[in-house]
Amino acid sequence: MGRAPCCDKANVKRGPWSPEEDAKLKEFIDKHGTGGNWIALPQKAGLRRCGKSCRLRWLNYLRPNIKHGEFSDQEDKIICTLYATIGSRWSIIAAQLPGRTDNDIKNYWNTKLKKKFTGLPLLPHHPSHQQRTQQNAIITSFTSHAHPLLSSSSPTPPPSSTLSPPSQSSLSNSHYFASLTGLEQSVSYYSSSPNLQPQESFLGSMRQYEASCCSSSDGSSSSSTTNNNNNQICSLGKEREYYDFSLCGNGADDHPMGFPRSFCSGVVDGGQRLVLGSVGGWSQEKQSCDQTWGAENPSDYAGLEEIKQLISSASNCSSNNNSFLWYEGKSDHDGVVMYY
DNA sequence: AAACAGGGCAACCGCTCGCTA
DNA sequence: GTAGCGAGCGGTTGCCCTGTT
Repeated sequence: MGRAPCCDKANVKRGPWSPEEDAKLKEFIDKHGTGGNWIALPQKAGLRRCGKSCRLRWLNYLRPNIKHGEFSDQEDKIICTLYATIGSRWSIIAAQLPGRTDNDIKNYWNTKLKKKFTGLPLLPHHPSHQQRTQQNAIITSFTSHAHPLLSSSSPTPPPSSTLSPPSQSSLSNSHYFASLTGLEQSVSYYSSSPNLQPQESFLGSMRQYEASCCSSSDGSSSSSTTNNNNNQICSLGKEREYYDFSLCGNGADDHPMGFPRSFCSGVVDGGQRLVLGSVGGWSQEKQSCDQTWGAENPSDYAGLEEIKQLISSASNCSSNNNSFLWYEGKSDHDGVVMYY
């Protein structure tokens, strides 16, 4: 037996909203609010519309402070970063972009950004000095604001989640990391967490170019190696290895997209790794070799608040002159800057 | 000028989640 | 514990506009 419909579909109007309907809905909500009941609202407002339709119209179009039109570069970055990190969680992404709706962002991604990042030409084999300088500018700008979780004065502990984010105390052992690829390189980011789902639609073609590294679930140590294609493989891990960052190099195995700039940053501690990718575009690959997460709730997303904070720090970096936050070591190999 | 193709976007559909009785 | 309900979300559809042939 199916579920009862939320409204009488035969008696509700569908399709585009007329200015009169818009006015009615806006006027009603201005006067009475939504009343917490969208199903009943259209009747009260004198609209022959489904409650869900009213809700959508209000949220996506009539609500005050809705921003329409061009997305800024900053917004692009945030969208890309979050998409790479959490996937198509448009409502979460929208929450980081005041005035933008999830539907707007979803449409923008599907029509513009996805193409933008899948249609890039190959990039030069080696970055020039100037390009290297640009990379460093990117990494500095994106990370120049200390992650609040890492600050000893951080006033609020991370929220709980089913994925057991690190406790405040445990974060004292966290590592903040950031990696920037060479201009000729791309970043592949492998997630063993079901919460960070592979983006099937995004850059699916690049999978063949991804290095075949596999995180260990048993607490492998950090490492940095070079594979036989001279690609830099950066593997970061502690007790549980969730991500590897493989920097695909040049030559026959070059990734066709050749991201102009790729950057990732995040927090690593014993049980969690929160990752941000920036600007250039990413791919994600769910690993089949790690069973650790298999039994955990796939619908949960770990560390949303952390992501928000990361984004917040990234967005505010222009007004903050802090240098790159503390790090325990640094290496610079072949155009790769690795803080760990 | 007409036909066609493709892109952009608003709106719909169906599902999950969370609350409540 | 569970069934019913509404809210919210993400994927998809379909219409309209614009550019091309």
